[in-house]
Amino acid sequence: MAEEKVTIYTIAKEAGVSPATVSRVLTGSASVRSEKREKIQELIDKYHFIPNALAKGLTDTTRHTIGIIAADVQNPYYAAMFSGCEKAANKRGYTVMVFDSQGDTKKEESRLQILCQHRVDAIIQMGGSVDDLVTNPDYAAIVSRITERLPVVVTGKLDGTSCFRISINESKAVELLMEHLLSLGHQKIALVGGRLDVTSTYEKYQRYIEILNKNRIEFHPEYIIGGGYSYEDGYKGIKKILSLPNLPTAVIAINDMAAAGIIRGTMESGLRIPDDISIASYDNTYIARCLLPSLTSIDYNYEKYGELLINTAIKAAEGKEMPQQVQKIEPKLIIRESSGAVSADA
Amino acid sequence: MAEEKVTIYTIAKEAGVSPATVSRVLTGSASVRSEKREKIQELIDKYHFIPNALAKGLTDTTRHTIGIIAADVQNPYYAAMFSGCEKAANKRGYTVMVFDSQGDTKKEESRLQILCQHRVDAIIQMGGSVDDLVTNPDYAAIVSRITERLPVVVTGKLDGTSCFRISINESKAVELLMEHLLSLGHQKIALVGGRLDVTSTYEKYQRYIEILNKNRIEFHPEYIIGGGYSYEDGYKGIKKILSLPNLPTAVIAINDMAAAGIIRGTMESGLRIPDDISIASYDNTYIARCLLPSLTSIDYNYEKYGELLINTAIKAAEGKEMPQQVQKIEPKLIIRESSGAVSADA
DNA sequence: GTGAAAGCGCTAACAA
DNA sequence: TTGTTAGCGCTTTCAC
Repeated sequence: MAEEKVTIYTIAKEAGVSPATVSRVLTGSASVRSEKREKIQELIDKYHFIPNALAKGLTDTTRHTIGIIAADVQNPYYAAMFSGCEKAANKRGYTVMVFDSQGDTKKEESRLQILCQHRVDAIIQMGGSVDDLVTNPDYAAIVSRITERLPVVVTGKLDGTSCFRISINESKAVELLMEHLLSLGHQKIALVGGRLDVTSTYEKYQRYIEILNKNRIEFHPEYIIGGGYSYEDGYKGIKKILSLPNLPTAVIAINDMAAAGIIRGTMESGLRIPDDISIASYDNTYIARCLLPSLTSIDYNYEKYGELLINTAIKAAEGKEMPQQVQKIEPKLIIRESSGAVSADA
Repeated sequence: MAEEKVTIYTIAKEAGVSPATVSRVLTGSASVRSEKREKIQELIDKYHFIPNALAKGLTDTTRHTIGIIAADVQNPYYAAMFSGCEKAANKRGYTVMVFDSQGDTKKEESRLQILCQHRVDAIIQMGGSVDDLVTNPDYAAIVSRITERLPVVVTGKLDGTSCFRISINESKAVELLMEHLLSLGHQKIALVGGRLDVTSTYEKYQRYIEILNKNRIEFHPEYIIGGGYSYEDGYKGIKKILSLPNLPTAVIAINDMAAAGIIRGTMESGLRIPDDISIASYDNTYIARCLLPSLTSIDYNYEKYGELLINTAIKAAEGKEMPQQVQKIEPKLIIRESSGAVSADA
């Protein structure tokens, strides 16, 4: 399994040059006489020499590595975001190191620690503690300490820290969905799923009420069913809705997964989508396309989102031009089958 | 942004001990008088000292890091597998480094290179070139060279290399699905999606034909519709099937995504599932649960799969006991709504 | 139990 | 263009 270790010294010796010269052809940092260069390259190939990134990172000031902490890689939302990050990073000659925190603050802390130990150039945190409406002060303190050394970019917020924040324009997302439904004649619009201690959900609820007010539409508190973000939460939520004496004509799900549960619950009750009731949701993960009826949903352009996260992290790390502290992703409405005009008899 | 760097020397000096002693409390490698230990710990906390993993990795023989190359992190199949790997690795005190190859062999090669540069203890490759029925000799050559230095574990195969192989017992998976459908009275069973140059798909086709033969059921070549692994592939495939004069009573999709497309195509034609036609698929990703009707599918226990991958990698890396070269994951049938007894008039 | 010193493999001045 | 020489920050013998 182990052939003797070959280092730049091995190569240097055999090529009759100094290790520095080998290093120079490796990094391309300075010009080397072509005969020597070729000779060295030849030996590198011969020995299948692979330079040690650790040793390199020890001397280099920059590792060209961005650390990422994702709340849940299995969630298509984060998976899409991460994918966008990786592509963008590679494009700029950076490598990403990802960790899954499973939405556990303790794990986030330990991942943060590991990333720092690895001396990444910047850290991006997608979801988890940064989603909290009320920032956990202990976590903020830990992150604050880190921001003294390297830039931290988050998808939510972390009050009291100097993180860079890139989040979705939630108000706009709600507007797009509400405008769409209102234009289809819906007035009785329910909200299913989500927790109020999550910033993005809180903002959605707020904006929903504002829009109702603006349009002089009566607010029915019973049309708001919280819960979580899963298929089951959607399913349970719609069951509650459907037991109401005065049914809404449209339902907005907190995400596509919940919408899937809502579709099932609706179908089970014999109602047709969108004829009897319209469904729409946020996130536009690929689930939205797969469902039957396919789902009207709000898209965020994950590719661009990832790119913005990475570019912000790199800019801040390289320190040439400081990126804006707060940036927003503009959502886009994708209309599919699940939403339609309110029926005459509704 | 930059406070002066604090290293073990900073700590050692202030504690009035040698750097070696600081290192000892850091690693717990040897005992240190408790007064000194406490004093050192105090300073570590005071300065928020974070040891440099690169420097550490330079001296240590083992980094306790496993590299992973995934063909597509956005695919719930790989996402679930990766998630299982990470959990298992953490449990054993290891860290994982993931890269997405986007199914591109060139990218796989470069990721392999990066992982080697980082001196990971082992590499796990999930999908991509290792899925090829006919191994790409160039890629095999590259991997062979790597296996001389560190263990490589793959989810498929790589002929001519000494990789550890952990794959799904595809024959068994086909058997489970076929037995299920046969027991429901189905004789006319179609296959939709997948490419024959992919080992797992090839094996599925083979076993399908064997089972038909064994049960003396006529083989209809027109019941096999290849293509790919996407929603669209499923949709197009079922359209072809439904244009046949003699319709099958059941369809097996190559995966859940394709099955989603199949469900749509079937519904569009006015056929009912499972009353008129049964649908089943492989992989049991969470899509299977979300669909309407929910999907009968083959599950692999991704948690265990990930664990086996990691444990094999670690065992091989630590070299204490060599793991088996080839290991299989046993599939399990999950029966849901999409499959039912063949109707009387079919 | 603890310190001195020698690396680990590479890069980056500084000379030449 | 090239070699020499210090490190980078940590671990690990080997003495004491």
